[in-house]
Amino acid sequence: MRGALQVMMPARKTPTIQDVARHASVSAATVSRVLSSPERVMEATRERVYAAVRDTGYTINQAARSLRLKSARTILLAAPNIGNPFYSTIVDAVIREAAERGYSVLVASRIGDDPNRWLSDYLLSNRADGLLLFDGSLDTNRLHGLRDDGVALPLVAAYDEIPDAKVHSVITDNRLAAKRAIKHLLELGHTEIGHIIGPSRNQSTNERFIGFAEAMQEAGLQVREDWLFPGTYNMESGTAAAEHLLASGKLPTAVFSGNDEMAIGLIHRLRLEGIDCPRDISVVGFDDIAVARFFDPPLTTMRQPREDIGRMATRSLIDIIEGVARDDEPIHIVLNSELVIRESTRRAG
Amino acid sequence: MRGALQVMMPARKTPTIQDVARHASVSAATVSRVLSSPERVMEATRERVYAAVRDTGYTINQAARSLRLKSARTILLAAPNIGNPFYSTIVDAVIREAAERGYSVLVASRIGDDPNRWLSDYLLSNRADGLLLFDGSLDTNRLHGLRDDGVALPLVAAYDEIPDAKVHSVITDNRLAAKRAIKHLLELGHTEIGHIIGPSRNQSTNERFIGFAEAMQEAGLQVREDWLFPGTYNMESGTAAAEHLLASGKLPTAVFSGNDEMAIGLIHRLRLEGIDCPRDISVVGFDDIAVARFFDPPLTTMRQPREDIGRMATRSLIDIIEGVARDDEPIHIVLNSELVIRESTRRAG
DNA sequence: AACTTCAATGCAATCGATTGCAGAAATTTC
DNA sequence: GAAATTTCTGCAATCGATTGCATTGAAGTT
Repeated sequence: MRGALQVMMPARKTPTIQDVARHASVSAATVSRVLSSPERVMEATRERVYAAVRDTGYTINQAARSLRLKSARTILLAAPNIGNPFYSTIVDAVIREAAERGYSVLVASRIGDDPNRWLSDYLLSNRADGLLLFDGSLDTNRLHGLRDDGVALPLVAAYDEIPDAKVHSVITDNRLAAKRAIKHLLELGHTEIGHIIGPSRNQSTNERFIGFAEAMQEAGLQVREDWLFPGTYNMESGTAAAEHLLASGKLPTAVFSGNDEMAIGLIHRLRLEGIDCPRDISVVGFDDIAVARFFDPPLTTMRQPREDIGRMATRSLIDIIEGVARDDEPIHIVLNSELVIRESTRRAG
Repeated sequence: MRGALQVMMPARKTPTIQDVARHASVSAATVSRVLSSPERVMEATRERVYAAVRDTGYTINQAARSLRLKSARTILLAAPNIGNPFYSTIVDAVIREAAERGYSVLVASRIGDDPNRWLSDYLLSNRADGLLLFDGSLDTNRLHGLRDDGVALPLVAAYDEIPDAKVHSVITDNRLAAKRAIKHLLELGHTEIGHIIGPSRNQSTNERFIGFAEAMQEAGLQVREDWLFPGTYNMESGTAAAEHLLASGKLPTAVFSGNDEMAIGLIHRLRLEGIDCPRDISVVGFDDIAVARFFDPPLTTMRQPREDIGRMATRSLIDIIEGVARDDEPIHIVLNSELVIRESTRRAG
């Protein structure tokens, strides 16, 4: 009768399933059953257990549950930079979608200069059941390592395509979208077109660049080297691009920017030199972030369905984790981008 | 000799500490010791264990560890809307700081219309060791409930002050900052000043409003009812504010906006009517988000030290969790905001 | 040589929830 | 009314890591 000795606990601790069981005069097994499959327990018992749960203020110990079930009901989201508004919208969508399926979200931003460190930190340690990867710059071989270990970690690459057909992915048609953006400029009569490129280790960046180059080639136009600028997807690199363009001696009449932020930085910086967008130069952005519509001039841009990317990637990942989708039949979802014409582009000349 | 029977495992599973132990011909206890306090184990043994860890590809099972240690080395971050660039910068800082101390970050965005639901979902379930609250609109009584249960959940309220001196907090001087913003407008000769208010359930919003009202009163100025507009901290509500102001018959000569996003929406919408900022109206924002500097006109705004907020709040929380800081001596850190004068404000008249 | 001391390691209990198996109770069947 | 089902509940093992206590053996002491 150890119970009798414990009547006076000094400090109340978090109640366990045993406490609830004692309270309801049943076994822990029954409490567990009431909580997971109520129909398997007699009504009277069930009610007693519910009451005991309420009385004790019991909440399940997830660590114990995860250990037993070998599942944390948690997904890990890895993105290069959560601070970027583009990603943060996606993160928001992921969290909401995951919550609906009863999953929590661990978020990892890139840390230090060893981008693969956290993989071993988090993933293999049963903290997360799957990985949502929004960062195409990661070493994909390492990712494969994870899978070849005999441990097939559910993984969905989103937004930034991993150059590997065996990896599940939810992406947008970057190349096509870039071509559409250039086509829009061509239709406006522009022939002198520059391009601000994103960080080159991202596959999406490369795709946009290829789309740009292909569209130019198909139109029989020359791509001028010094109208190309490697940026980093933030506004500061937009201003750097402007300075680069200014230094090239002759400005293009239109610029296709790898994302909206660089477009904003570019327009801002050029205006300081009296060069107005769209009067003197047309600019097409990419993403359609929240400010795009409110900027002056409102940005013409390729809208990315960010909410959808987040939602679908999360849904796919959870489907894989739960075995609804088969892991050996790769999911490849390609979402469409949409050209949103506003006022940062206008007819040439 | 069960080992012999298991020579041919069909599917390799994640190795456990037992596997490593077998590999190194030591006990699991020794492996555990090598991993947590290497100096307590003889060098030769230690090396054998390290080798076995490498060979097996062992990674710790966090669920088991958490269960045993009653600590998840994880903090829960709750914010009203991660999608908002203001919060996302903070989140980024939190994640980095937490990572440095060896903690993971679970992120919860507000879900559905029961803002307190996830508290019970996450917090009491041993998923997280502490809560970082970036949302002043939460029912603080409920939070107290958590603490009165005998379970003192480490909690730090950040950015948005919880009106309770007993709760640890890291905030900025919202009221003072608002006064400083108004003072700036007064110095420029403005007397007809409007204010776009944030969501009223946030304490920071109220503080800014009080600062505004006090500054006006001290200057002997009237606060015109129809120059006050309740916004929601997004750009759309900035345009709504503009329409409200337009409908009031007479425009103020200056507006103090509760945050930068509403300021941007406001300026954008007014410009559509031919009302230019700063020519016809001055606008002061709040936060100094990334675009503020690149917007046209570059926004005069009260800069919030967002990185610092995130870092310090995280640091404080972990200190409390680890017992470095005492939970019964509330931490109250107040960070300064800084007036950044750009071009959205100019002399009246 | 016998005894103490101490470092290195192993044993076994523990954390809390889940679940296959089996016993007990209730219900149905003949 | 006894036997056969079916339903409900409990027992006890299990998941993997940690740690107090016990054991071993080597070094040091007299």
